[in-house]
Amino acid sequence: MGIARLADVIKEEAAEAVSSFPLRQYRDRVIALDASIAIYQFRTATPKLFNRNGENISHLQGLFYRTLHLLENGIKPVFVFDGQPPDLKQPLLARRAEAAGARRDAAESRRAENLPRPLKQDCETLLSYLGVPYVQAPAEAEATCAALVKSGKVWCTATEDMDALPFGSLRLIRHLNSKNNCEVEEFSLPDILQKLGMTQEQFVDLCILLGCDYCGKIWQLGPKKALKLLQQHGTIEQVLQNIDPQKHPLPANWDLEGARRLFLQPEVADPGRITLEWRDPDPEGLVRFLAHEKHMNEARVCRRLQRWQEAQPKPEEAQPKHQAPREGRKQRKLGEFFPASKHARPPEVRGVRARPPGTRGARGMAQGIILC
DNA sequence: ACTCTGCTTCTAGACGGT
DNA sequence: TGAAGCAGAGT
DNA sequence: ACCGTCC
Repeated sequence: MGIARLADVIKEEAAEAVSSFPLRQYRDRVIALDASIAIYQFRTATPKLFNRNGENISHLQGLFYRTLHLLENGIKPVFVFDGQPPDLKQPLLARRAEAAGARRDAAESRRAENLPRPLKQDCETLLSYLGVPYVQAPAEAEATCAALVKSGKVWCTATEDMDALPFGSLRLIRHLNSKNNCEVEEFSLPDILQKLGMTQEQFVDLCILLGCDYCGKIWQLGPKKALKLLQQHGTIEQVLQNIDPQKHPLPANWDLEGARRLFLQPEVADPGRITLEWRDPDPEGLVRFLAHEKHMNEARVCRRLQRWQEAQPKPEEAQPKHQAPREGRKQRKLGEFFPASKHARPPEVRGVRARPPGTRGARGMAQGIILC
């Protein structure tokens, strides 16, 4: 859900902190993406795509297309997967689950938090074949994205919800879709703080008052009042002493300190122990996995891969490999991607998991690397 | 006038041919 | 699910 | 740019 109306507040009160750039502006930049949100978007996009076995493969198709689009634009993506949601988020998740369950069959109600294991593994396998790194966050993905940005390993976080800002992501971009010539909207956290005249701690307080995932809202305190009162008094505690508690009752079980701690000292993957590595997509592996194993339309997969290959900046040196992007061979080249054996398993490479600090995951073989 | 709430409503991704 | 637009009530 | 289709 993110922070209610935060984007509106920023655009109104700190418009200078928001700019918009063409995608090409981000060439050669490392961008962290919240994998769960992206996958959730693909899964809910209409219509759902089913393969011949009745499995929903919207997420694979979406991830495949969008990632290639990013790569074609010279962007170096890194996907961050959600871990365990914080306890303070449980009430929200429960409400969500209940609402979804009441509305429809509970089967489809699972939100991206805690993606079903096979779904996530499919995505990891796909990313490995695409040569794109991914990171397992211990808790909220946005928090680890922010930590990566702060560490300098990543340029910005790309996400549709604004949580990354209170988590401390110095830059956040939205609307990073696959449309041609899409304009990306960039929020600069330092500029936001400067224009609002706030510290990061005060900004976090603002986000809590606006309404976050971790605790309820104060009745009758909306964006305008919250901002004004905070700028005036500095902290939520001070604000509370200057408003009528009768007219602005606190929600039950309001854990202000807990929410603050989740934003200011979140549990994140240690950027220092993360190695990000990109390599060329593996067309054969992709065809084998997407088309043969997951039964995505083979011609489409091949066509898209071919488009990617033709968009590659040609190395001036003669490429000894099969290539020759000449005209007239387009249709014929499809055959190159077909592996010899139809039922070949994907190579036993998978990003290593990254949980306990003791586990070193960095197997040299991993295609899609990671670890912490 | 301003601001917050609650209600309604619509919409979601990407490709390819036209 | 959310985001956007409108009605209405409280300040 | 629009719109039907993707599986």
